[in-house]
Amino acid sequence: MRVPTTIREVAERAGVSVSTVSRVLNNFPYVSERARGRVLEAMAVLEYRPDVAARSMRTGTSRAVGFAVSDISNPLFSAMAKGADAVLHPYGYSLVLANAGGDPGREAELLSALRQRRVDGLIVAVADETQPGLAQRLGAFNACVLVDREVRGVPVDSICSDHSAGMAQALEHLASLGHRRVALVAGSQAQLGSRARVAAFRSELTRLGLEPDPGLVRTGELSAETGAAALGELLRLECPPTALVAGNNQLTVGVLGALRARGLRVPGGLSLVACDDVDLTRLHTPPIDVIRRDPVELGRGAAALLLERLADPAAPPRRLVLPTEFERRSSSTALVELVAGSGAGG
Amino acid sequence: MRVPTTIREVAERAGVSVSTVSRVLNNFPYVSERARGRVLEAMAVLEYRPDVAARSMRTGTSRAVGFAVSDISNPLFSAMAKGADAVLHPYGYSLVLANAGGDPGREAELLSALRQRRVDGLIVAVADETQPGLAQRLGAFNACVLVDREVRGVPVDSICSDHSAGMAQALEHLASLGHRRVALVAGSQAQLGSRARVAAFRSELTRLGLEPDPGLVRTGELSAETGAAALGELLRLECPPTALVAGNNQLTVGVLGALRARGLRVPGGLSLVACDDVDLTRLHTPPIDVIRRDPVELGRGAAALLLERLADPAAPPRRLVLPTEFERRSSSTALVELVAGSGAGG
DNA sequence: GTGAAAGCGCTAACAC
DNA sequence: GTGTTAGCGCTTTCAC
Repeated sequence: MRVPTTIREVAERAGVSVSTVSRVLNNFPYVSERARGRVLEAMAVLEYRPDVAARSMRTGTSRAVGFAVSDISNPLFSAMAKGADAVLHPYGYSLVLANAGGDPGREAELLSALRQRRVDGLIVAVADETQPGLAQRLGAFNACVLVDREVRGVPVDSICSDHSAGMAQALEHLASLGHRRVALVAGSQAQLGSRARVAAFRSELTRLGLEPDPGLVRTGELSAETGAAALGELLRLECPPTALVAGNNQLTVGVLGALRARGLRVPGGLSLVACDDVDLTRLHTPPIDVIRRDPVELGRGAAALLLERLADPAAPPRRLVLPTEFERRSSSTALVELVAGSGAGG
Repeated sequence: MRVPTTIREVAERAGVSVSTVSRVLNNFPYVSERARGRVLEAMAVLEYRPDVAARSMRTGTSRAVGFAVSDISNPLFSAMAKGADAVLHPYGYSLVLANAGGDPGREAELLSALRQRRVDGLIVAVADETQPGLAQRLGAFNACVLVDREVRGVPVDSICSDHSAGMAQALEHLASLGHRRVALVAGSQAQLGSRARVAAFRSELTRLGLEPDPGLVRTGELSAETGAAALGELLRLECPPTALVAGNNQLTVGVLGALRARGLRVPGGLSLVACDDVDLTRLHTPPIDVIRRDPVELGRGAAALLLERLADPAAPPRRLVLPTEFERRSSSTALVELVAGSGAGG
């Protein structure tokens, strides 16, 4: 039990050479049924499992895939990990976690460590797409899939969400309720996901004939603190927004906390749309309107791209785009007409 | 870049033998400062990183730790992963994910795969403590730490929460509000965590002089469905409970969903205490009373135990117990006196 | 203080 | 069809 069985022991027990065992192991043709039978039996009896390290050293392959994100406890990333694992495990691949904590320096170190482990591939949501040397660092992997990120100068596969579709639906909804001053809190502009949301927000407002006010778009780290701070700033504005789109689940947490701290409620004090659906948004009172996507599917797709890349290293880079959609619930409401008030003043 | 540097190349560049390089690499004494300097320089220039597979084959150690749970997307487990990784990474260990999906068969297979990978240790929350052969399977690892689980017949380290402390405070609170019929929904009794909550619930009720009604304790899979179903059954009881303790975050999700579906609210329709604090419980309207613990700390502790075990394989098994505490919020309320109502009937 | 050489478990030529 | 053998990159005796 303690001592793992080796291929040599299997060979001896089966009365064949190690190469024959290896051939059976790797499903090579040209092995007699008789030999194959004896080998399989010996493997079963000895509960033989080939040593991954030895195999890895010989073949240069490890059947391991790096999974590098800023925070595995973020429900988006943990759901992705689950999806990726579900796809990769049947092929014998294991996920090796790399939690960078949003620090590009630490991320670089983690990627280096993953390479040292000779992982066969990498699924990664880089912290900062503009880090110098990043393209080279990613290119050093046999296979690499970016999730909701974009890095120039390196031909890697990627998967992302069509943020514009859901954002368009959300803003149409808010506009139809009479909202003219809509704000957005989003994450770092060094990440495609956040950038796409900001871009979609701006272009869609324009399309709707609503002049986007630069002061109503706040960006920062993807954290509850950023969300809370942004809400505070927005409410202190001379002409505050009547609706807000929170561009990430952590930002939503911060916004909701800050609203509560001010005794404000949704949608009375402010109409709110969150990005990414979680238990919190679904079970909130009232339930919060969301721009949804399937995070598990994002992980599955990333894994699928990775498998294809491993199967055909020479294929041109692919980009998968998964849908987002707006789901109306009860956190946005028709704007109370203020015209009466201003009329009284005139 | 493509081709990883080998120890041989470093040796050649430094003008020494591979053994000297290896000695420098492993911080052996008896290396001249001159040689050490030349080696370190060569390593820096070549960006040398020792090959993990080769090292693993030679030493039998992989600097990898298996992390096996039923669902990495469960916030408890993902927070644990984060904590464990934070402790292990500085020591050069990587976490290898194993997502068993709550299926003992799949779990057994995953553990076998981890062993094949020669992971140095295992952090695991087994799905079913009563699985035959489990003790042997766990014992096959050099180091193994159980989290909120207990397996007889194998001397492994473990870390768990003191569920009784938080439960006692919660029930005292409910009793002080006048609740006499308190229910519990908990998870599988084949897991220490759930079992401890049930046991604490029963003994504490008894201590408070409240006869525990067996019909008010429901157990099942740790899922939202279980929570929802249990709530339905409890409300259909001839004499339904006035308060409920939900023994896990998924169960809480199910309970809240089912309450909403029935048009019931907390604490009006039912007083509620949740186990494990998440965004949902904190930001719910009203905020939900919880029995809290620090899930990141649970992961950190597990990792610390693992490191100690790796450092001293012969040490006696240790058991760490982390605190839980009740935090009162607004989801439980004084029981409306029904005496008046029954009096009217008399 | 340093080098030569064996070998960890496996795969892949290459011979038969 | 099957066996023999040479390493993959590293650590670790054992000489010197």
